[in-house]
Amino acid sequence: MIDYLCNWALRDRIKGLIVDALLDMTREERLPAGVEDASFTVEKPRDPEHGDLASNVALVLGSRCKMSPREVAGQLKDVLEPVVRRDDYLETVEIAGPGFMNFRFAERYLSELLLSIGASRQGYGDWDWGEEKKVLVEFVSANPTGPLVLVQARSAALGDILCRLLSAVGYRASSEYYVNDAGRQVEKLGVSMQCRVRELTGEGEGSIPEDGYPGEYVRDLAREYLAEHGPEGDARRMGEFAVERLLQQHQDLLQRYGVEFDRWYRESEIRSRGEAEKVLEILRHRGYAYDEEGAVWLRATEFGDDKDRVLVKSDGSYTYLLPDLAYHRDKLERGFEWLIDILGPDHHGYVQRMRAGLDALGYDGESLEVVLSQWVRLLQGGEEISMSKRAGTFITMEELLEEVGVDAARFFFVMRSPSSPLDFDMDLAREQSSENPVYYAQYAHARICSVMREADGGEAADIMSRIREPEQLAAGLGHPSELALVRLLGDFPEEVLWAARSLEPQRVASYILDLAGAFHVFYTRCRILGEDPGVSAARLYLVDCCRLILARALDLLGVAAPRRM
RNA sequence: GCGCCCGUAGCUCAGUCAGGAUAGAGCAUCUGACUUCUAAUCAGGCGGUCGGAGGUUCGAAUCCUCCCGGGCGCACCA
Repeated sequence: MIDYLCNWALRDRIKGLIVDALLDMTREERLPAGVEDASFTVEKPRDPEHGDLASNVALVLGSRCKMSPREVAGQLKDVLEPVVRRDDYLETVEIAGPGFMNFRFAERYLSELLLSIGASRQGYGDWDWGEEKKVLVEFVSANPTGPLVLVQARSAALGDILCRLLSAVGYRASSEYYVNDAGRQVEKLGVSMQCRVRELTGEGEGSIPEDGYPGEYVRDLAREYLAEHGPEGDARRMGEFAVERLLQQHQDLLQRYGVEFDRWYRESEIRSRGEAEKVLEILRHRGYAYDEEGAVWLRATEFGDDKDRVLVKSDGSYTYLLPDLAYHRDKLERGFEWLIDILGPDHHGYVQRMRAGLDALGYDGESLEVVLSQWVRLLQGGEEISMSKRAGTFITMEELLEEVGVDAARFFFVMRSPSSPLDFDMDLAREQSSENPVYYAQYAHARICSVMREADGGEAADIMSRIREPEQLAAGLGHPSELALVRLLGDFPEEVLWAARSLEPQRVASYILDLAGAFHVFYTRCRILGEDPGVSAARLYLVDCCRLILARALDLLGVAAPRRM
């Protein structure tokens, strides 16, 4: 339930009116019984000429009633028209095209909508849809063995924004970063560290192993290690040192990026508590783990995976899967009902086996939902910047942020569907013009703030309190660009809900651009200050609502809403 | 070979999950609009076999089948 007015609520209202009309008509035997159960839609038509909300009910019922859709629509209209006329929020119902029924909002509704936004303030667009269910979003979870790269920057933006969205629609959303501080990769990092330390102390060339970490940052870390601990210590200790340093860097960087994790969950915690062994025990007990060729296998094929998976290697060490499975079990044991993992594109083969593992443990694998974030290509001067680590030309997340800033990075990363590969245009992201979507949107906000500063009372003026009655707004507003803007404001709640439910933050980004566009059009067409006092007051109220929603929408993306630019 | 993602205007992409009316936006290009609240803006023109072929439907970019192109996976790596 929501306590504010929005276009979504009107959709329900219209749906109800149509069902009532259908029931009346079947009672009068004008339509065959049961038609009121038909699934029809009430949606915003693409073309605004077709009204504010349109229903396909007559097209759906046409063949069932053995009538042409337009005939059904005609009969429905006869019943609906008087109802619509009595309705405060609706103006007209019309039949159009092949049999669509087009509804138009009454001015009264648009005025009350604005008042409702003014009354709800930052809460406008929030829902209780998630029913306080606990959802855990795990993202980035990069190995602490090297700098964060672009695809992780994308995941970070995505995960953080999903948390914000899920909270907005009524979930209790938590964010976690799983730190692989205990696996084989960390050992390799230690060996690479040792090589670099020896190199620095002149103890030999110490060539980095084939599967080690040749990056320059390891040399830096080795230097730091020497400065703090001298040449003492084995590879293990050096590895731990490097991991802690890198982890600290990641934490700092993500914080600068506006991404807060509720918890950094270390694999070593899982291991030291014996969670992996517990999982093995449960799996054996349930008959889904078996020994073969010296290894312990998960019977993943029982649960739809392509092949069985190794949990414990023949040398006795664990695969990545086992502790990670223990971690996911731990999430469920902590009462999270919905687990969302954001993974890179190279991990999609992993989804099946994790779900299979959860099923094998007696949980519902379906409670795990994976968002695969696709690759990021960097473009500069129209050319792709090669991402070769070997050639040393790859750009880290940190470098990207230095280049384009947090706002542009976050916005660009969620402008596209996570499942689409992203071409990140660095030149565009740096551009301070309308071509840059981030600036276009932020400029709309700054422009409104500028008007408020000019307005009587200055920036602190309480515009909202000047208008109390819908009539005041109805009298002051009327220009098509004003009405279009109000309607768009009324779309905000459903955009938030859909973006959260379908885990598609790009909807919010695209809404922001639409809203900014509608505002700029209005701004060009209509003068706000210095008009008739009633008109000025109403327009100020309108742009204040617009400012409120722009700010809230940008906030959902973690992007700043500047007051001046 | 199997699995996942992508294919829509010259370029970058919305729209596909939830089928609807004449397929949208930005960029590029061309033409216009600042004595007035920020021109970091707005208006208009040009531009399409929605990768292809079948099928389902009153109606398909959207659903189903097959095919073609591009990317990525298919480890006792993570």
